[in-house]
Amino acid sequence: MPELPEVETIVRGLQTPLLGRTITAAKVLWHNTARPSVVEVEAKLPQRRIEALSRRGKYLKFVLSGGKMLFIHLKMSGDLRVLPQSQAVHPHTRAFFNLDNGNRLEFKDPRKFGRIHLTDNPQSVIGTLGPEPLADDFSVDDFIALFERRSGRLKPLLMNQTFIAGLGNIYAAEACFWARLDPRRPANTLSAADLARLYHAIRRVLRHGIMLKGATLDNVYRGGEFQNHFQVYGKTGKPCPRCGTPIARVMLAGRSTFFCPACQSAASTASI
DNA sequence: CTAAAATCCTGGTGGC
DNA sequence: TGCCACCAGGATTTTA
Repeated sequence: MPELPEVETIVRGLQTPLLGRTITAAKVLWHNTARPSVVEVEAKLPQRRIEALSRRGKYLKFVLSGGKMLFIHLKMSGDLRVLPQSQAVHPHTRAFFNLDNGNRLEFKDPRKFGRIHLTDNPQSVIGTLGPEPLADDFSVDDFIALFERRSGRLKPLLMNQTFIAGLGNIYAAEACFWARLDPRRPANTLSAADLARLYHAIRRVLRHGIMLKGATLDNVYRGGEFQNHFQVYGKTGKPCPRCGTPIARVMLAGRSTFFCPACQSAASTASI
């Protein structure tokens, strides 16, 4: 469940230990973790220097010497840590890269959904992603324009990475709560005022998540403290923090969706 | 076009 | 206590 704030937190934490380091050896321990292939990654990574590290959507992006880029997607349960090479490799480690200072970058991923992509064409990995919701130049008008000629329900659309990048099940639900929007609403029924509220809610909840270094969940993902600030996610039956109505849970596009059936309704927002 | 289902996976949980 | 069926979760691919 690393979403944008969790990935951003990891990227920030890795800057100091990784920037300028050279990879001396690469090992992939699970066949499906590496793209285009285990052999390619193990052969082409060594001797490259990490020149830049950033985030795009939920991907980590490593710019390497020699014109290659490495993208890592943590999916459900992935995590990255820098440890001394003297430490034993953890059983859930799916890949690791030794560094020229005696440390090791370890990619742990119990559920094996995560992927690492080595490429010289970034567009092949991140070319279809929608806009960055926190970009300085991403305006409320840009956001409203995304909804032109889009159908489908609101929350699944927000989680569609080609629509907008970085939102997952948690932050999409929390943003709908703050914007007082029913996550089941057909996207083409939202007014400009609804969308403006949603734009600000998305940016606020993502920034809040980053400030708290993301969320920790289920022993599956090691994050910060944002899980203590959820308003609706995982709160089925608990009183809505705004109006006291029990929080409801429905399935939308196969995902648990939490919301307040009273104050996140078209009727309740008509008068805002 | 949209949308739902299948796929990839394992650790944790609930039922018995 | 142990066994097992079940499920969550993101993104892609397949099917309807």
